[in-house]
This record gives sequence, C-alpha cells and structure tokens, in this order.
Amino acid sequence: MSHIMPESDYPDVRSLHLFSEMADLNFSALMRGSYVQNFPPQIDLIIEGDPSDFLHVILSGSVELSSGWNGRETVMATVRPVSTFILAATIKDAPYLMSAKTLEKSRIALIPSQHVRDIFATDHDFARAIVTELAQCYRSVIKSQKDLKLRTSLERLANYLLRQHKGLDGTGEFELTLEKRKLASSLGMTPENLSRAFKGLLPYGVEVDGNRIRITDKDDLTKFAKPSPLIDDYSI
Amino acid sequence: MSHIMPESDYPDVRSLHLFSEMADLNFSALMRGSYVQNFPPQIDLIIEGDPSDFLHVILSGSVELSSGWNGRETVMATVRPVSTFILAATIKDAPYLMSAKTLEKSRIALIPSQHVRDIFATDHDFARAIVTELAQCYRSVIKSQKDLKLRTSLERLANYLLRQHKGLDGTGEFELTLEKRKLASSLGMTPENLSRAFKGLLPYGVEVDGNRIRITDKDDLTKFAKPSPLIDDYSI
DNA sequence: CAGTCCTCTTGATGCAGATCAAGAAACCGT
DNA sequence: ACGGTTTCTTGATCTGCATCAAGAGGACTG
Repeated sequence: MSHIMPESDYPDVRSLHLFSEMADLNFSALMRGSYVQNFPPQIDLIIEGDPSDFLHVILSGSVELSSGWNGRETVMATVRPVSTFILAATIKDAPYLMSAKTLEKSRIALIPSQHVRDIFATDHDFARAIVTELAQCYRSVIKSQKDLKLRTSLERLANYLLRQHKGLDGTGEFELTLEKRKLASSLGMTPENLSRAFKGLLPYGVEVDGNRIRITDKDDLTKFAKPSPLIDDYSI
Repeated sequence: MSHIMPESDYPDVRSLHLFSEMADLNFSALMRGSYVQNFPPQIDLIIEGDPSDFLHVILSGSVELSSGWNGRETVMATVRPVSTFILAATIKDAPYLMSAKTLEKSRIALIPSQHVRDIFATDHDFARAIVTELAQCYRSVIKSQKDLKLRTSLERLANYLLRQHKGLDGTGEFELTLEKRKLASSLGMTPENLSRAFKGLLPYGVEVDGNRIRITDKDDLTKFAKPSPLIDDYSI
C-alpha cells in the first residue's frame, strides 16, 4: 500500500520548481510526512468534491483530470511527470473540483495538505514558488479555454499535433502519447469525430497509422492551424 | 488623463483581501506609484498580447475580459468592483492573455507591475495574499470551464439565473446586470439563442420583461438547472 | 415628431459535431 | 491459435446552436 517516501525519491520532487527554492529543513520535514505509492492503471486517486487531503506529485506514468455533471463527463487535462496537481484546492483547503485517475501504471507522491499549508505559512521561498506555479496553472487553463471557445475541433486537433511535433526530431513522425479516445475527450470531441478529424487533416499533410502520426507538410498544416503563442505556447 | 491616486481611494483598494494584510509602508509605497483614471464606456484598457505593465483594480463600473483568434472573439469573464484583474500576467511578467475593455463608465486603479513584483518579493503577507487570490482565480476558471463543457446553453442560462437570484429578496424578481448581448456572449451563446433560451425556460417558471426577470417557481427551475456547488458556488 | 440608430426578437436555413449502429482491427488472457 | 473484449473506424441520422434575414420596439437627435 502506501509507504513513507524513500529518500531515493527526494531528488525528483526537489527538482520541481515548486520545491527547489525552499529551505532544506522544511523540504525534509515535508518529505518525511509524505507517502509514495505505485498505482495500476485506471485507479481513481481523487473524486471531485472530496476534501483535499493531499497534494499529489506525479513521479512517473500519467494522470487524467476530469469532471462530471448530471451524468455527463469531460476530461479537463492530462498530467505528466514531474508535476503537481490540485495545488489550488490544497492551498485553499477547499474541495477538489476535478477527479483524478491513473491512465497507466504511475508512481505518485502524496504530501499531506495540512503540512503544505503549514510550511507555506512560514517558508517564504516556498510561498513565492507556489505563487509562480499557481499563476502558471491559471494561465494554462485560460489558454485551454480559449482553445475550446475559439476553435473548431479540426483546428484544435491541428494545433495539438503541431504542439506535439514541436521540438521533436525533424522527421515529422511521432507517436501519440494518448489513447485516441482520451485524446478526443481532452480535445473536447467524441472518438468518432476525432477519427473524422484526422481524415479532415489529410489534405494538409497529416498521415495516420495507428498511433503513428506523420506530418508531411508542416508549413501547410501550420497555415491551416494558425497557432498562436497566446494559446499554444505553454511556456509563457 | 491619468492621475496619481488620491488618498481618498486608498481605503477601497486596501479593503481588498489582496491588499488588506500587507505592511502599511509597502501599501503606501505601492499606492504612491499608482494611478487612477475614470474611463468612459467601451474603452480598450488592455489588448491581449501586450506586456503586462499594470495590475488593474476596478473601483467602480464594469470591465469585460475577452479573447480573440483568427477573426473570432469570445467573452471570457466580466469583472465588477472591487477586484483586480490580470494578476497572473503581472506576477509572471508575461503578456496578457485577454483583452479588457470598459462596459460602462468605470474608475480603475493602475498599479505598475514592477512595483507589485518588487513588493511581492519582500512582503510575505502580500505574497501569501496573492497565493490565495490566484488560487481563487484558478478555481473560478475551472468552474467556468466545467459549466461550458458539461452544460447546454439552456442549462447554463438556468444556472446563471439561479445564481443571480441567490441572496436577493424573496420576491423572485430581479434585474439583469448585463446587457443581453453581453450576457449571451459571457454564457457562450449568441444573442438570438439567448432570446430563444429565455423562451425555453418559460415552462420552468421564468418570465422575462425587458431586463426584469421573474422566477415564479424556483423549485421547478432548480430541478431543471441542477446547480452544483462544484460549478456554481463561487465562494469555495 | 419623423428619422436613425440600437437592441431585442422571431423565423428559416445551414453546419459542426453528437449520437446511433455496425463492421474492422487491435489487444487480451487462457 | 482461440474467443472475447475493447478500440477504432465508417456511415446514417439527429440536434444544438450559429448564421442569415427581417421586423418590432426603444432611445437619442435634429
């Protein structure tokens, strides 16, 4: 089940911007009260509405954040290592707004929210790091909302592919990191429509073979997708 | 045009949670470097993509935050006194992600972003207040995104009316605080559709006469709208 | 008070994407 | 290799909402 976090995991957590500046003493204290656990795929980590007992740090694997209402459900985001999630709920000591479940085998650190709040109140470097992290999270959601409200599903897919393609080798070929049904939901569309959307991008040089994507004419795709730094650049 | 902020405006700003806890000295310093201006309606305060030179505090009136892409445009939020906007951009020293313009005659305080960042770095109470404010903003956007992705426009309108109705006198009658075309956009729909949506809520006891709304059967409307604290309660 | 702007409303039509249904392909555990 | 499950694809249909078009009511103006 859960284990006190072994010291071998400290460096991974410490390397996060959120924890890199805080006092050694506080970091150790935080870690000593924390747990690490390996989860199989498809395990519910959090149900929306629950009190926020732990700040979660994903060390490996991937986690999906989703929300539901009145029988409907939607994927809000997918989280990959190494990063935290549900920081805002922890800080505000408020209920989670999203559910979280593992997509694959994942290693997750659990830091008691009360400890985070305690140390937040006394370690000013930690407090400042939290501010930066929260501002980043906030801006990410705004970007995602702009993506959703201003673009068609075809445009969203095109921009998603360009973002994935960025910074990879120049071959123009890569693998989807998400199951297509998950991808569809995180892009705000149905699996059926994603399938058709891939077809719709064929004229712009997108070839699909299972999880393998080939972009044969990046300029053409870019001309269609019209990426904007104010929506697609996650670093600003 | 712009004026150094008169001391008579200090209390309004100070009353914000964001500024209430910081050291007197720092607050005064911040205010002395700030400006206050009265704007007429429909004035652009901010264009998305611009560098974030000022943290804005709305003292009276109302401001609309919007974003555009590829010739399309959407309203992201409406800001009312007394509150700040574009705090995240100020903190990160990153470009604005949204444009802002006045909807009505508005009084706005402009605090140079560099000052905010300077004092943020030294005043720990201020830093902690910023964390709380950012966490609040973040959660608001998440709620708004859930509203948008999980509900139809009819359901969004129904819940909007219930939220407006909350905490008012029990007469079940109130005025819309927004022009209908603005309301439509902020609910993610067109003016035409808003008109039809009001008709669609007639069976649930919603009567409309110009800007005047009467909810004749709140229980019935609630049964249809199915409000959830995890979407509609702005206080958590 | 007519004239002109607006906003708001109403109807007709069009389109993006959801839903339904069924087949094809990939992924199991035995 | 097998049957069983699940994902992916494809087509047909449905629906919510946008768009287009035009008229009704207010509000300001000369």
